[in-house]
Amino acid sequence: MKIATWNVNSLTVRLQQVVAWLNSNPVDVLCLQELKQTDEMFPKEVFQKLGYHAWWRGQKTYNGVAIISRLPGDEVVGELPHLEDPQRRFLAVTVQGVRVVCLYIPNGGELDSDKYAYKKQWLAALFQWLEGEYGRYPRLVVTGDYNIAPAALDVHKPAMWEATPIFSPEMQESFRQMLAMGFGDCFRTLHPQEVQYTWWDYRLGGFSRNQGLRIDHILASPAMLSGLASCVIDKIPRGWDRPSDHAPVVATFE
DNA sequence: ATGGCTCGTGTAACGAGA
Repeated sequence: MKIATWNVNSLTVRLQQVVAWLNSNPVDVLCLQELKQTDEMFPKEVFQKLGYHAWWRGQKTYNGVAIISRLPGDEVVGELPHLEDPQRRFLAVTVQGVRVVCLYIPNGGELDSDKYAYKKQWLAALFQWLEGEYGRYPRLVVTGDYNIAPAALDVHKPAMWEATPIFSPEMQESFRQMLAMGFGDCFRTLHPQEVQYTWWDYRLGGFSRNQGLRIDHILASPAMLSGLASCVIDKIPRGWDRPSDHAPVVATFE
């Protein structure tokens, strides 16, 4: 099973790129973040024609997540329990016994902001929910835009980013907490030393200078990790015209 | 030293992103 995640920064703008990418990368499951469109706008017919089922949680202007899958799915959950959250950032679906989770973890603004407090509150609710899922679903894959760089290797300028909610020591610890739960970071597991990013700033020629961050992740439970055959960050769409600032990440499980 | 781009909204700038 091939599972991918991609923050598209507006599905309205990026739809043709998503279709083009799927045509050359026919993954089984694709998790999308930052749809930036209402539920009525979601192009379900486009994905149906490509042979995909789809589930989505949208809202006006910001956020929004979707999961599309070749095989049917069930046990759909569209919000985190115990968190009153008007922002659409969470979606989970079970496909062929694999529990797939699509996350758009809050950015966090500045360290002293309400947005950072919200990010921490959101993560606490996520961890609480994941503890339950972990026991319930041996085959569990948690994908998405984490807005957390796990280690210095994943950050172009670690000292600068340490002063932000993307790479603060506290957020590095949060990521380690997820690994301590038993999850493996698919990319880092297969490529312990490689410097590869999933996001590059639109400004400053971030992509051409390869100044970026690795903040989009696929985490897998031990039962899934034992079958992990590859994990690739696909930089090609980042070089297209009007690209998303994020690259897709693809994990293949045997 | 600052902001440098790309979104949506709505039709001008502005907030948000990371």
